[in-house]
Amino acid sequence: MARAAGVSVTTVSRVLNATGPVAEETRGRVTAAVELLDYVPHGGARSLITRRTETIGVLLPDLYGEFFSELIRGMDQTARLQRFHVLVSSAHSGRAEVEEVLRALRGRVDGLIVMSPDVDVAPALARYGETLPMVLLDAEAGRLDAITIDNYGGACSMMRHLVGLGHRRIALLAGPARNLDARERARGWRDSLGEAGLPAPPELCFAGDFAEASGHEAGAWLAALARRPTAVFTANDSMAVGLLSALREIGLRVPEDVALGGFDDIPIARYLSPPLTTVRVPIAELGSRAMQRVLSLLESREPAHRHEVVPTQLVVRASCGAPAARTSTDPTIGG
Amino acid sequence: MARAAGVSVTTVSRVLNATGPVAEETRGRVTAAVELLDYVPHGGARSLITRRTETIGVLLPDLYGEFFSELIRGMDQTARLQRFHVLVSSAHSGRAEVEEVLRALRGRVDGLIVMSPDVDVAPALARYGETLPMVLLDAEAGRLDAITIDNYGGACSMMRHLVGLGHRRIALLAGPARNLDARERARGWRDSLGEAGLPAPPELCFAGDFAEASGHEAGAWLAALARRPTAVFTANDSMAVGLLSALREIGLRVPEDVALGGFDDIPIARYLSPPLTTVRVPIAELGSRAMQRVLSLLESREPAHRHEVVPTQLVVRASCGAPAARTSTDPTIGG
DNA sequence: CGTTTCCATGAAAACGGTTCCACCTTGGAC
DNA sequence: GTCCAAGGTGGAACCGTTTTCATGGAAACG
Repeated sequence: MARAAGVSVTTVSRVLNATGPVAEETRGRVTAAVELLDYVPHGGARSLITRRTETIGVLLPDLYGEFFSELIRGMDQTARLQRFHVLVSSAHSGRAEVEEVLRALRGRVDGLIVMSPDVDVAPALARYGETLPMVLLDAEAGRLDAITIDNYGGACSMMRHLVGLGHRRIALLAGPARNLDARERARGWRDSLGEAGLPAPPELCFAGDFAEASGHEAGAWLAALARRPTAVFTANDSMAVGLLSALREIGLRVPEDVALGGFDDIPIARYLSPPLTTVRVPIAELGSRAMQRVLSLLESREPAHRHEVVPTQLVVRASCGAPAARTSTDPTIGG
Repeated sequence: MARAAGVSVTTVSRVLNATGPVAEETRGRVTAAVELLDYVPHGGARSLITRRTETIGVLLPDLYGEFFSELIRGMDQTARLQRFHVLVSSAHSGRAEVEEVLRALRGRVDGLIVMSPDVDVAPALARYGETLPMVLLDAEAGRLDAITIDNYGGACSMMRHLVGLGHRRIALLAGPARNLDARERARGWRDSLGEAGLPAPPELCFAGDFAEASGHEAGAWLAALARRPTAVFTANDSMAVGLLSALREIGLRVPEDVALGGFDDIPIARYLSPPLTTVRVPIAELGSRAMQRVLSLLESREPAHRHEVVPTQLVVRASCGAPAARTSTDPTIGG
């Protein structure tokens, strides 16, 4: 740029990066020229020599709902603190597509956060982890670094809550079969029933897909059951929303006729009628931790392949008929 | 890389970019080497000479809710078709922060999409538009390119609907005062009342902030009004969710005691009880169009400073007491 | 006053691609 | 048998930074 600022490029670099000594007067001239010419250094040229792009790539499954906003927000916030940027890429159905995007991303990011709950994809990721710092989100990690929601634990605590309230026949509105989160939550349902000495027959399980519509469909299924369950554990809140609306149409009351427990604690959960008892997942924190993780991987190059589990928390509201909520907004969580 | 592939860098470049002629046999050798070495070209080096990063920066306000997932999804999808990447950056409260991020982004993106509904920020953007292709989203554009939701039109159609149903006293649950979307929707409310020969007194307007909680607060406000309105136009669906829950607690029925109209048509709107009459905003399309726009700006360098308006659509459900919905999922929209 | 140290600065190499240009080969036209 | 065109390939310049090394001058030290 401003070699027209009367100095060498070396000096400009020194001023801009605050490396090496520069005379006060020189610095003044440079910053003035920068301001005047509205100069911004060329990121590509810089990363060419530095071998860093200061960018983290984020691969997400088809993004919808409040979940991903939250997640990206958490990531972006912590990335920014270290002056890193976030390159997002979404909608990866199959393994082939994931690999394609991964290729395109390499060479322009310093690290990768990959969320790919589809159990088929996970194995394909292993080889990329060797060449590029990478953190998996909610995926079977193998030898890679990973951060996972405590799906199993959360499901168990919800089930304990339901069983504790006297429910003996608890249905599961499950998520996609190939989704790891869904599987773990289902496992929690099954194991908890077993522990309580209760059966977990397949006819008490409805295969949803995490979207509201499938929750709505589950309403008809529930109504048609020979022996109706007294409670339903819904593998995520979105489906609970759909189910709730279906139950109302059918004329079943919640929680009097059927108790309902969700998962995720999306913001609207507390505003449903009745307010939804659910399992809170600290989504933004999940994103933030993943980002921290990949950034620290960048520094240390330690291939720690550590699995971190983010805890969940049961949030009791009215939809299960537990001792009533004190306030409408949020009974159990103080802050 | 594979100068060890037995060819020159020139040839490798030609193979990878499909420029210039290459013998079939040579191409084979190169691709084999690429595969073997798992080679990916260095994006920085490429962009250094090409003057293109194949990346579009996206600046968003603090992101939460389903809206931004949808928006980013639309952007990412169309960007991918042209092999472009998306660099997101969120949470820009003030003008200073926006400028800071803008600086950091320049030099590493080919174009910019900026969503900044805060009316204070818009003027500061003008100077950046000259140096970098830029499209504004829901902002006062001045001489810049912009794509806007038809907030005013949507609000008017909702108001016409309410007036047509016989409502004469229609309150507004407004959004943030400095938010352009909120302003336009409020303007639609005011003008529509005027057209119908009805008053729009300030006491019929509650200042919310687009979040669920403020909708909930509005419930108490509504109940305390001396002469209660027969309908409420809520400036977005999230606040409608909060208000709906508050009304239920208070014991007011929707739509019998109060009719409710929202804005956005977020996915859960149809699953509320009653299903929410609202104004549909094609969010993903908004993102997609913005991306198309900035990409075409890249090609043509025509500073078209054109303002594009994305139309909205009234979706009639049960919350206003209009002639009943036929199905629970979506009465008026076919697809 | 000579020597050493340190500060301030610039010259030049390096980073890894793309692209212009030149070169060589081959096949067809005359 | 020449000449020319076109296909296939490599050499080298260039893009804009960072970084190492060298240099000149001033200050500190003996």
